[in-house]
Amino acid sequence: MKKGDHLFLVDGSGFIFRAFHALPPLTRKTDGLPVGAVSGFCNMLWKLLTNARDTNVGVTPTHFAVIFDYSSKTFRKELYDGYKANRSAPPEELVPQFGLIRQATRAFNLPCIETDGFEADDIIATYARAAEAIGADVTIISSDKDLMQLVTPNVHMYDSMKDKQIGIPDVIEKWGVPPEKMIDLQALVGDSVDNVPGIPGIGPKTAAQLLEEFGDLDTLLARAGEIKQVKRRENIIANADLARLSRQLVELRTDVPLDMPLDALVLEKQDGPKLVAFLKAMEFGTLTRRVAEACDCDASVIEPAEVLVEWGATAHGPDLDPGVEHNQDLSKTDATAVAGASDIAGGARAVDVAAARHEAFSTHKIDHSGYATIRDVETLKLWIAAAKETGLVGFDTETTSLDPMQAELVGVSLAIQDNTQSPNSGNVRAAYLPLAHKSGGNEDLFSEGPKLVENQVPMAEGLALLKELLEDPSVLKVAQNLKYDYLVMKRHGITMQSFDDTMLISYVLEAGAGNHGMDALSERWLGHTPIAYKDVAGSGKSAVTFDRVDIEKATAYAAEDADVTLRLWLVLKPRLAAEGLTRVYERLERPLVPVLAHMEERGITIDRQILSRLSGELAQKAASFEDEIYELAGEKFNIGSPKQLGDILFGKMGLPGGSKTKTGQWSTSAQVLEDLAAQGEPLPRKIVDWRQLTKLKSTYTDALPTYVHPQTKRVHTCYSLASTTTGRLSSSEPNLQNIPVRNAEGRKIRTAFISTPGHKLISADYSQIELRVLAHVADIPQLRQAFADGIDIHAMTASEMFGVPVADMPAEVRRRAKAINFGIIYGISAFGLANQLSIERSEAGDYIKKYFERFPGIRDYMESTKAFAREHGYVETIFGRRAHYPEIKSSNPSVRAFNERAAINAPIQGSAADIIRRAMIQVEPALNAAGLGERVRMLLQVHDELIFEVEDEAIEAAMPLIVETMEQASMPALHLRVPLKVDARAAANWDEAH
DNA sequence: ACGTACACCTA
DNA sequence: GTAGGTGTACGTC
Repeated sequence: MKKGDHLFLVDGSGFIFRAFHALPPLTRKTDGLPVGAVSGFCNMLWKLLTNARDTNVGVTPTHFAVIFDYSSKTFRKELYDGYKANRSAPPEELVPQFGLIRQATRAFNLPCIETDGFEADDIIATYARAAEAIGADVTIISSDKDLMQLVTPNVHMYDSMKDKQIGIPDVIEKWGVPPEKMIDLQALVGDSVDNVPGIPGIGPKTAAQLLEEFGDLDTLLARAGEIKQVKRRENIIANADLARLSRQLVELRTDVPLDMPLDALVLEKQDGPKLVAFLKAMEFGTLTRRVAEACDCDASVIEPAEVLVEWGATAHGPDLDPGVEHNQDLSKTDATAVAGASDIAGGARAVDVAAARHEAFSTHKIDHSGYATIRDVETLKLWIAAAKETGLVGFDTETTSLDPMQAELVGVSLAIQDNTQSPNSGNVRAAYLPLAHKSGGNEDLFSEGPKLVENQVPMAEGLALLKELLEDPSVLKVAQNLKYDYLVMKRHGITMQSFDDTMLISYVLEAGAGNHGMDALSERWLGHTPIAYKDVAGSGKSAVTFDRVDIEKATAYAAEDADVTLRLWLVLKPRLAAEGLTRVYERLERPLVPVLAHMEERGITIDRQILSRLSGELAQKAASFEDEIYELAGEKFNIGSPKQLGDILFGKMGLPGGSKTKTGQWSTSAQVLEDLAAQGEPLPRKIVDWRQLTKLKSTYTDALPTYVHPQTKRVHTCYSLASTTTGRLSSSEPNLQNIPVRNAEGRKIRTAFISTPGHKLISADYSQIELRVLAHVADIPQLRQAFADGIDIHAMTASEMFGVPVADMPAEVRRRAKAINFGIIYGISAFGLANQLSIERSEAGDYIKKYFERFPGIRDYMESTKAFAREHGYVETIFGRRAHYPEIKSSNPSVRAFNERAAINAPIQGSAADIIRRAMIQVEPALNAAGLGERVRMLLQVHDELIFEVEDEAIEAAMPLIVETMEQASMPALHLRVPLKVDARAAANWDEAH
């Protein structure tokens, strides 16, 4: 070896452990032999040998060696008995790979070096210093901090996983001290993994600060009395010996007797056939091909090498585990299941699996230090191949926004179950693929702005590879709140196929019993608290978007999300079958994800001019009310403050008839104000009117335009599938399910919801769907008959109760009957009905009594529903969806009564929700079948109403098809005892269409 | 900056 | 009496 030569030293043992975590689990196809680390090792060697110049190493090696640990009985063990005592046995899949990697090294024609009594690090140190002394350069292929003490201007390290060279500045950046002080730093800090004691309570930051101040460890220990902080001073003085011992442990020896002199490490020519034979034996298809091509030999005529596999003393093949087979069957069924597949297993077995999974996963500790960062295309391909092999992958996206219509993709994470062990072992491997992390750049006029961080897979290439995975119907993608990721990926050109959503699974299992966010599910089922988003991206003023998060931090957070999601799936999915809820999930939940995603993506046009004109009008009217109100009150005050208003009305003005809210404040509700107005008081009426105007202005005319998307110019609401107890959807940002309709002033807002030119809006709504459901479930003859005959249902009720003929029903009588009908659906109480109708509670009680006499089936239904809820803790819709009421047995009578009313309402409201869900799922295929798919677009859902945007020429064909689909939506699953009726209308805006 | 109470919009 | 979401005020940190 001479000056100018370049020696590469690979830390073989370190690589094995690192690769094990950083790379996806990989097994040899023919026998399930775990070979993930071997594969990573071979790929890395091949890259360094053929193409080092194009990596961040930047030079070509002249000398090369791979160094291994020989045994654990090193001089350090003699020095300190506890050394590495914390090390547990290596994972089972790793055991055979130690031998294989040594064989791989020989196949690459590289020296394989190990010396009894010394660790790989000491051998590396000895070679590095020897080579440096001659004037050669050295690159140590490792990212282990224990080796950082060796870094000099001539000795670099190289992290092959991150393709990152580590030099003096990198060490300083990471640890706060230059390489030559690393020994002292480690001596102070210690190492829990190797059981190097260090000084307790001293971490890297403190150690760096102390070394900065005192120069080195000896000076520090000698002058420890000068340390200002009392605790720290005493601590260091008391533990000075521990620090000295630690230094001996961490300082690498550079005097190891070398079996092979430096010159023997000269890089030899590759033996093509020998290497190909080994790679073939490992069944590394891609690398075999690549090597064969480079060495110009024909792989097909080369026999696979004889490879020695040492499983270790207690190891056995994965197929010996009796639990494996049927559980793998289970996930395989799911993995290959396309939408609509049947139950995964029969009751008893699913129950057992569910219990076993929960047991395993709630005790399995999640360790996020082992997550990988995918830095290059090759590694990404390995992960994708592993996902395809397993057929199951946890998936999560990281983006710049919570709004999926605005979000830009920053990275994705993948989690793969380790199928080399039992599926119930709780073993999952996860990685984060950063795609668009940025650094630097205050985005002002003068700086260049943010730059893409280096060592990321280019976005286009990453998306192309992910597309293969996400659109592959044979790989089940598991996400939490899938609709979000589905939309983000769709906006990046990928339409996901084959998926499950852990949030929806949880919702089907436990609607009403806790929320279904990932953090809550993780706590509940895995006993694990995931990293909080705000700990990664900050919060409030100091919050940054995810693309500005440091990639290492991002990896821990993002990979954990995919990991937790996959674990949750493994725990929750079998519970669906165990509880008999698979059909609810597969028919009513999962298929709605793409339907809603498409609706959100389409959005709806609003006419900003109309809203701004309305806003101006409202502002003027409100202002004139304000003048009058101040006049009447005799002073200016904040009309919007119920507290101030209450003081004015009931304090200053001393008006009678005030009531208090539950917090003891004066109530200023519309009801109270109306009562005061009825007594001839002029002020309350004006308050009510003012409130109406300002409500319309602030909530609608002012707020809606702020939701117009900058690119699409439309408003994209977000539907939540899992936030109600009953199965209804909810809408937010903006909520388009509460746009005013009940009075003329408010209805004007609906005129601002318009169709695009050449199109109309069709509004199709179910008529009386909840009463029809009630007639079906409670099987009430009069109700069924009335619906069958198309009779006015409230008039019929009034007629039955009050003996008035339907023909000339007085409006007031019908109004009362209508209120009773609604009351029934809401789990009627005399108190509530009395409030609604402004009558005495006793009178309301009489009505209810009368109603039950006329419709005894309703009372029976209510009683049996309550009994069912008390017994099971939940109630069911006609399609088997469950709504849970854990407090139904509360000893607090009002809590109990509330839960009873909710439990009575839930099957009715929930069944109606199920029906419209079915309609939404069926309508797109129906339109497609009629050739209308491109011309009709479903935009909104408002509980019993669907809004479509339709080409003018398609309206005639589309309208009856939509009506038919909605009216038949329960079929063929369920034949209702009453017909469903849908009214539909087309117009240029929502007000006229409704 | 964040959480709660109140009031009010929808089905 | 059921099921939701949002804006304002006002409290806490």
